[in-house]
Amino acid sequence: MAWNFSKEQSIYTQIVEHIKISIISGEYKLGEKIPSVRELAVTAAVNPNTMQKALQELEKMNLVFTQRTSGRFITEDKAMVDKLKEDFAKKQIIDFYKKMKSIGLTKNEIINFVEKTFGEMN
Amino acid sequence: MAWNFSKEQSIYTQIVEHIKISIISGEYKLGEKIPSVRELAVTAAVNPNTMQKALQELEKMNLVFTQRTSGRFITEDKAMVDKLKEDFAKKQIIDFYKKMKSIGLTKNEIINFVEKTFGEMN
DNA sequence: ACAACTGTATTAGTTTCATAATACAATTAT
DNA sequence: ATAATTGTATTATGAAACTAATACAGTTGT
Repeated sequence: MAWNFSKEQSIYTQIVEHIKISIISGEYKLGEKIPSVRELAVTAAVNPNTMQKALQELEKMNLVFTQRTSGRFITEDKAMVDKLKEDFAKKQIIDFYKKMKSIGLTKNEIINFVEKTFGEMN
Repeated sequence: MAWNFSKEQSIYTQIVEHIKISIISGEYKLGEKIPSVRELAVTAAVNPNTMQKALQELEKMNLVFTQRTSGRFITEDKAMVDKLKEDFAKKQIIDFYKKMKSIGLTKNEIINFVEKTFGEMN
């Protein structure tokens, strides 16, 4: 995986998003133990404190949980992850649609654009 | 127009985006004079310096130009704005597609999802 | 028992963003 | 002429994000 951070957003926010996607996509399995704060910090090439902040954020969302001195684990709540995936997908579509509308495109124009562009994709 | 800033990004970046969209959508017409820094700052409820920074950013992109003490104007280059619109739309589709793929959806799943969700939209 | 590894906490320094309060030069409006 | 309006520049202050360097308590592995 590539930890490519843009400067548009704070790094810890991008880390949260990155890990969230790893969970949704199934790259991280339910209940799986994730690497330690220090290890993840090295992988992502950020400060341990920054990684720590991201992980605590994910914890607030109940996407990961901690066993004090044994490590961190992905949630075991499958229904929750499924819902997260559904919500994520829906949000992407809605955001996409809104942005296309914001530059003055009609629904039909958007659909045409999508059909044309999707053809060239894998 | 609503200047709704999220805390996810820096304000001046969001202002740049906001005005850029206003240009692309035609809300701001080619060659049109835009309000002064101070005026825009009041409208957006930000500091004049922040607005200034955003406008200078737009100037670097050649989307607006300055006449020293007379004010700022939208570019008169129609081809450029047209291209900007095309690029913007394409970017939205590509970004959307990438994100949907990132959570493990196949092309067909994405298409189905789009068809289903687009039906409920205006 | 002891070394290595967990998450967590603390203190400090830097950078970026945003605000605030002015000031200046040049044009426009009256 | 002069008052108001342009963009621009400067200096200061505060908050947030990030990095850095440690330290500590508890568990796990040997």
